[in-house]
Amino acid sequence: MTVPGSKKAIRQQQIVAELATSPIVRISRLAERFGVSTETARRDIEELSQRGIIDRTYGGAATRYIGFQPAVTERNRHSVVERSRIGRAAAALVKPGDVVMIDSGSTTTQFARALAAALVGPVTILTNSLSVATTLVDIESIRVILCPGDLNGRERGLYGPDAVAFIGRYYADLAFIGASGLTVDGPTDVESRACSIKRAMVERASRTVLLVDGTKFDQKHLEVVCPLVQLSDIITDASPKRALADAIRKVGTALRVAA
Amino acid sequence: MTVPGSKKAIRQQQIVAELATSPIVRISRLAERFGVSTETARRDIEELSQRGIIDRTYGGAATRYIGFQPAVTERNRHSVVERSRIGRAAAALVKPGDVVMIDSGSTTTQFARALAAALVGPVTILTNSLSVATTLVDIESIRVILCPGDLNGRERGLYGPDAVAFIGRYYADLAFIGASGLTVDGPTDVESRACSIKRAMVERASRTVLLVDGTKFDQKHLEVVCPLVQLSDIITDASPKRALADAIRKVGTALRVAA
DNA sequence: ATAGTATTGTGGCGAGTCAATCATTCCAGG
DNA sequence: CCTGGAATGATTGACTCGCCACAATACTAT
Repeated sequence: MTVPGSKKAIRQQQIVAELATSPIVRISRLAERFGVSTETARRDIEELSQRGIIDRTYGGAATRYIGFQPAVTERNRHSVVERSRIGRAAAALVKPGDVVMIDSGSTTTQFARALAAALVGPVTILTNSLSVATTLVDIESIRVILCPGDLNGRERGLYGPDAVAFIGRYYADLAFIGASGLTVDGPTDVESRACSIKRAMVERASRTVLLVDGTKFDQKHLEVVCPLVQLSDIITDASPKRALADAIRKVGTALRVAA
Repeated sequence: MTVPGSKKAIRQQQIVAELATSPIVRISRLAERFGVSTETARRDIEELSQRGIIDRTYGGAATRYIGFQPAVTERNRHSVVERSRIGRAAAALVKPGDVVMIDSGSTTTQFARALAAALVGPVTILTNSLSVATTLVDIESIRVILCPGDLNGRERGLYGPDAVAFIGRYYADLAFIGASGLTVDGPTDVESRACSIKRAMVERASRTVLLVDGTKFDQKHLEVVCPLVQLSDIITDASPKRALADAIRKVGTALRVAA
């Protein structure tokens, strides 16, 4: 076991501190600097990376990537292009002066990037997503308000009753939410706590826009977020199958397939 | 010269895109994926790094380092070592099971890094700092609760009445706060909204620890956060001058100079 | 003090990387 | 069609890294 204050612990903390200044460190240099064998330095690096504090590179380590990396599967990575199309189309809906709620998730983060690039003018963003917040915070004309709550590592999102209650105190022109699935019954999600947030946003926004890529169609998950009729718009990158398309049209939700 | 749209340009753009998803890439993998020789991949990497778009590593490249505080002056960078010492000393005060409040700022962010590396065991963190939150969120045993509020870009912190009220609903064993100055009257800060947060933390914690480096001694700023007597500990990297040291001793605050 | 565990060092081998050089291919302008 | 520069590939030798097994040392708890 690692004892706090041991030589090993101090070395590892120094490595972390080092990475606060320079983006990458090399095992060979560290070994020199600490006067230990490269093997020891390697073991330190290995351990820290295992604990998720730093990122391993060949021959060293790098500062942990800050942004969204919610289980970047091959499929996810592949659909980055599609997602950015969805994001651009969604950003076009935002007008100067709007108050906008944004859900957490990789699709909504892409939307935030598009929004940042779109320079829409003064808008207020209320979100439970750290990725969204950090993406937009540096834009001069955008005010970012963040929910309180428990921070979930994988999703980089804030959840829990505090977050829900907080959202309930606001009112928005637009809400942009994501989902893990979209069925004729409405958007679905695996995460119960995430559903509560989405529901709260839907409730407090006069217009709700669902952002989903085509791979989510007809995917049923644990919980239905809300009935289709509560969605004002659905922005996606592919045409859904007949049954789903019919259901969407029937409730009067606008379906937009981003080219 | 590189012609836009050439194979080379496309490859390089893909490398950049790749780095937007995963923190590091390896030359060997890139060569495989693009079906080019490792030499070509190396040349691409080399060129991009020369242009300052990515960071070179041994065997590949990493996402370019984005400093957590835009105004990284030379003096600031210089004192990273000192700050990491302060951070390490502060981390030693945290015991398993503690509820810990952490202020926003560069010194407290360093503290968070030290805490991440320290393996203290299960603790709950309540903070108004995005940097602190993202630093600690990936540590298994740490629960991170984030304040609500307005997000300030420069400081990466959450401020405003919502944040203050939120903190007021909690109770903590320890509060770690930073300051822009430390005088005989107490810690001072330039930012009024930041002061409110610090005050709220001091109020709700049974033990308050001030983290300041020696450059802050006797610096008077807009607002005094609280009287010295409300601080349980001060952790710093240099001995303060007589007058300040006397004042600290007189009110019974423990002064620790981190070696 | 002693046993037991954690930590670190050493040496070797296979594999990966780097830098430099030279040959080859691609492509636009004459 | 030809030509010259850019881009790419191939090869080579020196160097570096990763990984493994084992030995030596440091530390902890009884």
